[in-house]
Amino acid sequence: MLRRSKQREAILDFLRKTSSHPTAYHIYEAVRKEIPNISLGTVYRNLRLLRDEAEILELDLAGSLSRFDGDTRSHYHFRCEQCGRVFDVNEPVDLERNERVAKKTGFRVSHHILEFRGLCRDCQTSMA
Amino acid sequence: MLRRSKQREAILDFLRKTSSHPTAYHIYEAVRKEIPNISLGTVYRNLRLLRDEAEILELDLAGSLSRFDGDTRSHYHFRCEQCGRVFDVNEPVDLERNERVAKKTGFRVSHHILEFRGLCRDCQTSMA
DNA sequence: TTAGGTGCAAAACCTTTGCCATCCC
DNA sequence: GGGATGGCAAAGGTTTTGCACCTAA
Repeated sequence: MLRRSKQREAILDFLRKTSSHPTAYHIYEAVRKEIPNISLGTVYRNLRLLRDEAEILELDLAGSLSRFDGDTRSHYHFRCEQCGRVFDVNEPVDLERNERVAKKTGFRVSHHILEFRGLCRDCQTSMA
Repeated sequence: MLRRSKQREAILDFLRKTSSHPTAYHIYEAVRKEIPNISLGTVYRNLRLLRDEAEILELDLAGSLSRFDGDTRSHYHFRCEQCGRVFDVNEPVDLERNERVAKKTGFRVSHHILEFRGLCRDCQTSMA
């Protein structure tokens, strides 16, 4: 049912060739050099398709909208992919990791964000 | 210069009392029970203020817009908070961690997302 | 032939902003 | 008084969608 289209192929090609983690708009601009009248809507549609087919990765898949927390201490989170709820996770925060990555990359690392994804208890039972 | 206002206090109160990691709109709905004519714009303004004062945490602060990656193998990222660029990080992916959290929480953990934040090399030098 | 894909434009969503009235200090 | 705030509504930026027209299988 998934047909080939030069638009989708151009998008996938570009993503496979670059390591720049582009936004949808970046991709649109790049692919437009090859297919000048491609539309941004098509880019979005195909990105979604490719992501669903696991051909590409969407970073920060996040519910996209921001969430806020009254607890400012550094801690990790779990996000249920079914219901979207966010829970705190009591894993120790590994600060050495920042050091290690800083040393390896030359970047200055101020902190890191760790989020677990999956199904919360409620959603596991309601799917059973 | 930061004055008190019942709107801001109601927002902070609510965030301190809940552990539900609400969205801006959730907060708006909750606070509206107390201050019926508060506006969504005010909620956003105060969330930003409180975040800047480090009174609350904004999760997934993310560049908000999605980024895509042609490499679907599990790997970690570094995001520069100055220029917004995203880089791959060659840290080993710790799969046992998913196990550990699953056991502890009862959630089904399919994967985790780890993102380092800070300044890339270019931005460090250009700020010096 | 025909389900899937495209372009275009409008809509939907979330967030920010301008303006003016109001409130604290 | 005067700067900080708030309410309202309009604007901004990103993503999705409806629709009529194509196109690959």
